[in-house]
Amino acid sequence: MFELLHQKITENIALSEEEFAFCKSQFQPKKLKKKRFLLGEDEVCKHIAFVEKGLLRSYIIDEKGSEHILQFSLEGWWVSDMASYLTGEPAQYNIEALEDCELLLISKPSWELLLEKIPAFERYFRILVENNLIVTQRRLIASFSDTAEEKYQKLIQKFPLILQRVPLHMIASYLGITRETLSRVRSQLTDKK
Amino acid sequence: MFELLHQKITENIALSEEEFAFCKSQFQPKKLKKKRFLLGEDEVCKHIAFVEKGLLRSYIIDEKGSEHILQFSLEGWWVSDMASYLTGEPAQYNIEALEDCELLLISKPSWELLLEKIPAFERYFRILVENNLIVTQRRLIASFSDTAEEKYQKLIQKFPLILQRVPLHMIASYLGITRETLSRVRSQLTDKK
DNA sequence: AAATACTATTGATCTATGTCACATTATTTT
DNA sequence: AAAATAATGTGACATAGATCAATAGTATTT
Repeated sequence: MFELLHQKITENIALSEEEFAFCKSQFQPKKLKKKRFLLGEDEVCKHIAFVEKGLLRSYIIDEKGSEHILQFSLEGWWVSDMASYLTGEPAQYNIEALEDCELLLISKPSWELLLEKIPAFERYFRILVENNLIVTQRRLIASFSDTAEEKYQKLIQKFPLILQRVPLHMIASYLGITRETLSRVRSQLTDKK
Repeated sequence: MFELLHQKITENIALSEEEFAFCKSQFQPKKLKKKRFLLGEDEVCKHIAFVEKGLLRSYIIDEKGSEHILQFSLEGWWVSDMASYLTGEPAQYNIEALEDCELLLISKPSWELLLEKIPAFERYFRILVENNLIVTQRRLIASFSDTAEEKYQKLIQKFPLILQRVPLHMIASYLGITRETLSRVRSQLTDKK
């Protein structure tokens, strides 16, 4: 059950067998049913989770009461509220399973231990965060310069499968547009063909 | 001339005197005149820069030809095109001095050496990137849910000094609105008072 | 000192997207 | 299987902010 984790880690850093064995020992598996929450806002985020199976969304509810999806997390990705995890402050994000999930959780103490014993993990996480930063910066620019249609087209080009797994109104929320606008964009696109 | 660098690093990680001496030896000072570029798009980003003095902007020109400012970098901040620096691909960002700047550059080989000799730098950079990620995520959410006025108000609340140092049309670009809209927002605000 | 290039404001108009309301169809839950 | 709930689509209308255009003040450069 740790194959995917192993694969993802060794894409970025080299690990001996013993090291990975130790690494494994620091994680606790957790199943999370659809619609259940890994984290609710105002809780403190105590774990980072690796997604073995399933799909989750991280979202925020703004002052006006609207929901904004920050991220979908698929198999092989990590999910947590970094800010809360690091600072110990209450989380800003809600993290909800959109499908039945199998996760591997690592607590903060385990994480610290892991970093101490296998310093290469520092590097691995730096790379993860860097990649996330680059993606988020691109989304920010896109939010300024792309039309609703462009945002949608780019998304389905990159993650065509997401359409089969996530309801449209959540895709709209992820793109920063309303579900009505997305619905119109989609019907225009099918007309064009 | 390395006081600010020392201060910023030791806010996050502990360094012995020898370690910092080594660290210093890996940086090369560079002065950059106003309006000169630290990096032009399509160049490969060969250095990370620490801003000792001055102010720079990182911006992108999108397919439609409009400019979007991703970041202002002030004294005590780091600036580079991470994606290009890490992958060796051509940069997406232009980085331009908005004031005469004094920078400390570190090349990739020096950087690798530094990480190797002082592993705590791995941690330091992870923290920097994490903070940047958190800020960028907040801006993304704000771009979805804040009005032009709210975006402006939040900015001047956080960085009141920026108004004295950056022309308004660049602030507009940073906020993802047009200069005309910013101008109207500002005149409404002064009317209110 | 004149010329050129930035910078900011303000008005008129346009448009993409949001909002509200209702209808329809899937999907869960009991 | 029925009832309840969630998801999607579509029309009518409203609006924040963009675009276009003109003006004027301020710095730089020559």
